[in-house]
Amino acid sequence: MALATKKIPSAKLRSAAFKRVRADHSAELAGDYVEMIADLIDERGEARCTDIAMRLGVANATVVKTLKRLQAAELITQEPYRAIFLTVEGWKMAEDGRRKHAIVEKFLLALGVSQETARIDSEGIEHHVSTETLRAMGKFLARNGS
Amino acid sequence: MALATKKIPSAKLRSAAFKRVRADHSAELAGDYVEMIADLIDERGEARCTDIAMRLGVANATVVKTLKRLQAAELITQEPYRAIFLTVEGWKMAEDGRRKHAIVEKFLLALGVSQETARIDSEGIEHHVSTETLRAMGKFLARNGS
DNA sequence: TTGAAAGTTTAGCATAGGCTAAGTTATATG
DNA sequence: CATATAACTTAGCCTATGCTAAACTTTCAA
Repeated sequence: MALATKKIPSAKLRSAAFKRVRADHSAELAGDYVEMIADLIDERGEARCTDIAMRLGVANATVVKTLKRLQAAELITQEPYRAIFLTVEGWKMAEDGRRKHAIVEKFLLALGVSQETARIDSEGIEHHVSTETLRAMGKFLARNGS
Repeated sequence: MALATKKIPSAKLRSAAFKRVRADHSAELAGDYVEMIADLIDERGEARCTDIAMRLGVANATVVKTLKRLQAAELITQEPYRAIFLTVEGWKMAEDGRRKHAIVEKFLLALGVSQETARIDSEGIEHHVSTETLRAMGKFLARNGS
């Protein structure tokens, strides 16, 4: 198997990217939830299950289940039949997400895509952008546009 | 409930973005697999289970299970203990993925990020980029850099 | 040609993230 | 203040994606 000799080292490098993508995905949902909870609290003083479900486009029961995980991860606090609150850690994550989101969305707009596309694509891209890329986007924004 | 009156229409718009992200995610794995199978076939004439597992950084059994789904989706063909092949549909998806991937990676490089970061981030971003954004990236590449 | 190594598959488990249906609690209003 | 409605929770189901361990094929070399 002559072919196999060079496949081990390059494969290790390659697999790192996919591992990062998988890790990003599991962090993604938590990020979306806390960001949305933060928005709801800012907009209307409290975050309720139903509002989250509506905005995410999922069933109520799905939200309940996910909130349990977020509570276990100490990102939110919650009492039965009451509104949802963010822990300090949760706020930190929400702020971080908002910052990233804003940069990516503005960047896409500066690149020339429509408002609607910027909004939709940034939602997906946000969680896969490294600090380095985010910084590069920031620099681009400083030069061009806002 | 004055607050609730304006939440339905805006929520519908918002939820569309998250629905797109969820849809992207379920298509993502299939895309990564067929792209990798295409690469392996080009590089060494055939795609084997083990090579895919190594490059993705997952266990062999995981690959086997996923390949079953890809076979059900008619993206690949496969006989027990033999190499894996792409269907016409599979090749189409692989080519499409490669094209997208190349543009996103080149774009990140042109934006000024390092080779390594471009490689890693493009892997995650690739699946969340709309046609419109891809075109904007292409235009940017035509102006600046390659 | 046979047996060990390499590769592939199966079985069985876990978690995440969806869903519907049915039950429980809060609240707003008649 | 009683009750209908809205909000929340629980139970139970499903699929996708990961894992390990064990069983089965292929292949290569002695």
